Amino acid sequence: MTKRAPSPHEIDARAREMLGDLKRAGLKLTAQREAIVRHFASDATHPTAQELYDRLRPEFPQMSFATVYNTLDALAAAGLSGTLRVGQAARFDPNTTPHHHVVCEACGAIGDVPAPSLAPSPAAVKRLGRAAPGFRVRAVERIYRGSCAACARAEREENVS
Amino acid sequence: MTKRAPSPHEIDARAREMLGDLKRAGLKLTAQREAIVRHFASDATHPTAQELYDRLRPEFPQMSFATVYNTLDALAAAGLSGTLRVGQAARFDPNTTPHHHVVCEACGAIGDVPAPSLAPSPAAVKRLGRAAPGFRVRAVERIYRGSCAACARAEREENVS
DNA sequence: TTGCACTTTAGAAAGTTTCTCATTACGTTC
DNA sequence: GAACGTAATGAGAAACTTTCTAAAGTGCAA
Repeated sequence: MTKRAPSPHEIDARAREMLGDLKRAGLKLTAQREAIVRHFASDATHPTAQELYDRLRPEFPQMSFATVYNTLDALAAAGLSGTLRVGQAARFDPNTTPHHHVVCEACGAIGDVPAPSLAPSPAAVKRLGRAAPGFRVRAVERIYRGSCAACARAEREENVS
Repeated sequence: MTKRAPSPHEIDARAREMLGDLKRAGLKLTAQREAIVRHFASDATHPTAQELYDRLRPEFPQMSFATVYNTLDALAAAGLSGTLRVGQAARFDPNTTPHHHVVCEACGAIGDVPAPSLAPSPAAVKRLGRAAPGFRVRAVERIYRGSCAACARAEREENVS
């Protein structure tokens, strides 16, 4: 949830890893892709395509919107990026470790919640067996909805007055 | 998951309930709202606004798209409808009992999975305390991703050949 | 029955995502 | 190191989803 700015070294490490994986997947390394990955790789804010595009504009004023989508699609196809839908626009997530999300319904902030695994629990499998017979579960995605620390504090103060 | 057609009696019962609640919430009963509720109240397919609009067109050829959104917003404000985001378009859900969803990643079908409660488990609260300190959880939403019975069968047969 | 406030309609507009196609350029091959 | 084939980019159009506006219509309380 906290938007701690990763050190340049961290950015480079994850970005380099992603670029290597992209190349290994048979994709070409272009300047645009490198820039997108550099901005996206360690971004924990779950940016939209628009937000990434805006951030890249100063560096690549002539870049097309389609290139942002193309690259994010390529990253997703290579398993290097996930998609999160909690509003009109899709949000992209470079975190490929198992995790869930917290969503603040007041300010819209999104955070990661590490999880040991996305596999369904035995209890969930049992319920699924009844509710959707024959369904084969691959992963369970959880969204914790509520109020982030700052908004929860604001709500408490509002209730006091 | 199965799209069992509810009997006319079931449709009327839930629709009547919804319309009564709408009126109780201080909203006016119009012919359009009645038609939308009649089509939506017992629909377990999680339709998009477009799908509802298409279904209503034969009956109300002059109805506006905005009316569908207005009515669904009104239902949501009255707590009679929920929203589900698993693709570009929002999907609407008349089921107001605690439940999660299964989503078939092959065909896109969506189903309900009844749950005793949407409150977070103690284990989840503990993890959240570490990952997002101060976050106040209101509800946990789960999406079970995988393959529905029909698509899972098709995948098995494909693997055999 | 009247009148007010809420609804509806039609279309424009805003926002998101995909597509087309001509041009560019990565990366392999020679 | 040059040439080539293929993949990627750019620009804009287009498709799709959702919201907004203004004028006309209508439910319902008084």
